[in-house]
Amino acid sequence: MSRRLEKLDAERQRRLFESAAAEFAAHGFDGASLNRILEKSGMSKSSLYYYFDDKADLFTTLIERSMAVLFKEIGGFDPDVLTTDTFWSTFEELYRRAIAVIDKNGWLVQFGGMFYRLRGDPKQGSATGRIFQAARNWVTLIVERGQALGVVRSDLPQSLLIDSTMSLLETLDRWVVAHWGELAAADKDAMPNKHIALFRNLLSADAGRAVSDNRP
Amino acid sequence: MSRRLEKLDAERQRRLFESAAAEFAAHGFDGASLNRILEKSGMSKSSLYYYFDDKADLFTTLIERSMAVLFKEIGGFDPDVLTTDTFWSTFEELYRRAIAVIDKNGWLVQFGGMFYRLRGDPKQGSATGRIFQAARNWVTLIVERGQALGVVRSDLPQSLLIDSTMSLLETLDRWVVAHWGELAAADKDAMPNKHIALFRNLLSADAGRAVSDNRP
Amino acid sequence: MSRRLEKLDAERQRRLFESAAAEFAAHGFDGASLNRILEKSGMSKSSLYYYFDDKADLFTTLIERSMAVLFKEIGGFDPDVLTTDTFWSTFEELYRRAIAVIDKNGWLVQFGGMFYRLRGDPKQGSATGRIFQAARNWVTLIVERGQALGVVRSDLPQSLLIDSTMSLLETLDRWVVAHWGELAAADKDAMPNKHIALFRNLLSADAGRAVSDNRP
Amino acid sequence: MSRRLEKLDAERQRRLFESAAAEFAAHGFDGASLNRILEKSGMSKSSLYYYFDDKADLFTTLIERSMAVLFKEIGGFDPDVLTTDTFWSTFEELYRRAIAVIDKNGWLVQFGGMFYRLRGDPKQGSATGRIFQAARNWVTLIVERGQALGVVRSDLPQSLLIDSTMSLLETLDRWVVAHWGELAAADKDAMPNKHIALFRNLLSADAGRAVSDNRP
DNA sequence: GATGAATGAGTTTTCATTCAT
DNA sequence: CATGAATGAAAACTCATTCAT
Repeated sequence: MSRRLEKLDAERQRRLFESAAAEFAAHGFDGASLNRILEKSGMSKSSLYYYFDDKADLFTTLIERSMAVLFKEIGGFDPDVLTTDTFWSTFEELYRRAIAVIDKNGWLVQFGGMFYRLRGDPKQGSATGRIFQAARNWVTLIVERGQALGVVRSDLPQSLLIDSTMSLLETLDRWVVAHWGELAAADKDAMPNKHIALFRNLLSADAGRAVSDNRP
Repeated sequence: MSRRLEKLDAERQRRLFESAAAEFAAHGFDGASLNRILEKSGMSKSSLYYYFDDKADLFTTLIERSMAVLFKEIGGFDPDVLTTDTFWSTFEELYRRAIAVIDKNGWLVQFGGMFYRLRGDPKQGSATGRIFQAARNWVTLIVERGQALGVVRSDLPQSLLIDSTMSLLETLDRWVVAHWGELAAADKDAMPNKHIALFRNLLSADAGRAVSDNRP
Repeated sequence: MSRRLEKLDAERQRRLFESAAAEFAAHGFDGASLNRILEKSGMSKSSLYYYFDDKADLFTTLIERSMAVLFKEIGGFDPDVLTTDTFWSTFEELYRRAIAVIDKNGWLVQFGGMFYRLRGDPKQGSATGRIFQAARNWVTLIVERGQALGVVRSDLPQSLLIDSTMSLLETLDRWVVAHWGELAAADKDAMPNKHIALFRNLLSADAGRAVSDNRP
Repeated sequence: MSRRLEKLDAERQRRLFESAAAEFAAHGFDGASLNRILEKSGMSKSSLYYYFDDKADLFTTLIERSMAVLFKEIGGFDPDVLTTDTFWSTFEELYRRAIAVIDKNGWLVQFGGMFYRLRGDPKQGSATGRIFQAARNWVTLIVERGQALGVVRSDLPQSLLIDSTMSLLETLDRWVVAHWGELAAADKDAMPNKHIALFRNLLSADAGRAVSDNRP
């Protein structure tokens, strides 16, 4: 029943989402305390249950909202239009836009913190688990497209490639969030190229060949 | 005070550590329940508090024990003895030994699961946080040695290199644990070379140069 | 104030009463959840409080409506017109008609389920308690008339006779509801005679005498 | 884990069971509030959960204790030893003993109040449901024995006989509990004979014949 | 040395009811 | 007429920790 939410006063929505995002990012889904979220946001416990079905509903709504904002601002894209020439540069451009968005919408930085913790959710088929899976599927599509184009290596198990990709994604996200304040404008400009290059180091077909060449 | 612990019957120690490792790996430090650990291990709650200060003490002791076993079995090594020629091959050899150790000591598999969750611990200066920091410091030493030798790239912030390294470490660990059963003997043999190659793709000085060459 | 209720759209009334009857029958008065009732009926919470004072008001209105329907369909009767000859056969006929009514008005089946749970209500003078008392008073009138006519035994405390009667009433009601589907037409035809005979076994003056005869 | 319970101080046990029995008898299983029970008994919530698994465990333990006391004091009996001559008089004797027991152990009077509410439990296979079923099975055995001996009627569905029996059992129990204070010694003496006679009125083979004779 | 017993503060969720619009 | 929105109190249950013995 997240329809009700749309009628909630914008300011109170902001306060709630802010507290919730901070709490989820800090303690993960299971560890997060509704009480703490409510205390910070000033909302009453029963009001929260008026707008959300349960803890999981609050969390997934939060994630979905964040993703919706991200996608709208950055602009989604279709893996099928990627070509050998545009493959890496497309992601560089997306990265550039993502940075711009986060730079404006402060609270979105929490998104990563909330999101990546989902990996370990033991409850099969849980709402939180499904979100992570959806993102993983998306990365899978991209990796497969890259392999079809011959720009992504095929000499390693696909699951390993995908796990490594998501993991690097998380690392860079965390690193950027943690060091944002210390970065000069020039650093920020150079980041998309440098960071996408890391994915290329890891995933490109050349990387695979280089390795076997080095084999004694 | 872990002095008392040494007088605890070996079998009861094993039972306790086994349950605790499973619980911590499954639910993380905060999410783990002492009650469940005690139920599985058959130890009494007050005994636990006789041997350990609190939940955190149990956890850190567990981690330290695991690391001690790992180091003893694998054989620690001194970063300073690494040379340009031996740098990567040394880790390949260490990797090979680590696999052998884990293959024998089943419960050590849980180690990674417990360990990596510590990254996000918000409590500054907490016991659990310090453990992660210690491991991070160790990786730092290695990266710095690599840079001094010219085999590890210096074109990226050191903290980013280290975070990426630890992240890839975690990913590979998880992947191996998750897919261990499906792997043929030949796969396992090839793993050290292939996986260390991934670190090389990410970290080697060549990787840094290859990237800038590609710049338009 | 049930005045307002009369202006409520008939279809919405039906929907509300149906959900409410099911909920009360399933969980009793205390256990019933207004939220569930409203969810099923589609009515808004504040509308309910516009038409009813509170939970108890909804319940008692529901009971009274049901009783009104039952009485209108079955035809009330005056205990004073009963004679020695017509006493038992009158109830047999009423029973027959009651079955016919319930056979048509499906939801009335819930009536018993709601009603009998009231016995145990601890709150003295509560609205729900008064309903049960009213029904009890009615049974009292009948038993007293039977005793005046000499067809109902007088060798036991009146309260015991009445409690037993109401209890048998409930048991038969529940049994019929539970086994209705399995009964052949012939079974249903024979039921009024057989079931009223059970009351006769319990209450008739002969029963009282038979017992004392058996006394050693 | 009701073993721990045995080591609980007798006085605290008594206080707990007394509050719990009163609460369950007054509000039924679902309606009963652990908080109220704890408040009355002075026990802490966590202590209760130290001695019992959950609410249901407390309840079933309470029922089982009560039944154990009743059976020990009254003396169980084997339906198979009943004969045509001893059938009814046996129950008269049991009834007499039951009254004596309850007369001494005040709190046992709550037993019926707790027990009979179980009938309506909708949760199939629940702990509380199973208790009621067990008692019902016991009554079934007795009815079947009576039918085999020819002293219990066979002209009605067995389920109806059993339901009526249990219902009459409940009614008498409640009546006795409610009126105990008002009864003279002579009344109490006469009760077993009179009350068992009611079962006889309802269940005896003669009752069945008398009815069909009366058919017009 | 070792433990059984006790607890306060915490968890998520549901309740019937009210009030401003 | 009608309802969306808000709430305090209560529900069952679990937590890590302590203390007397």
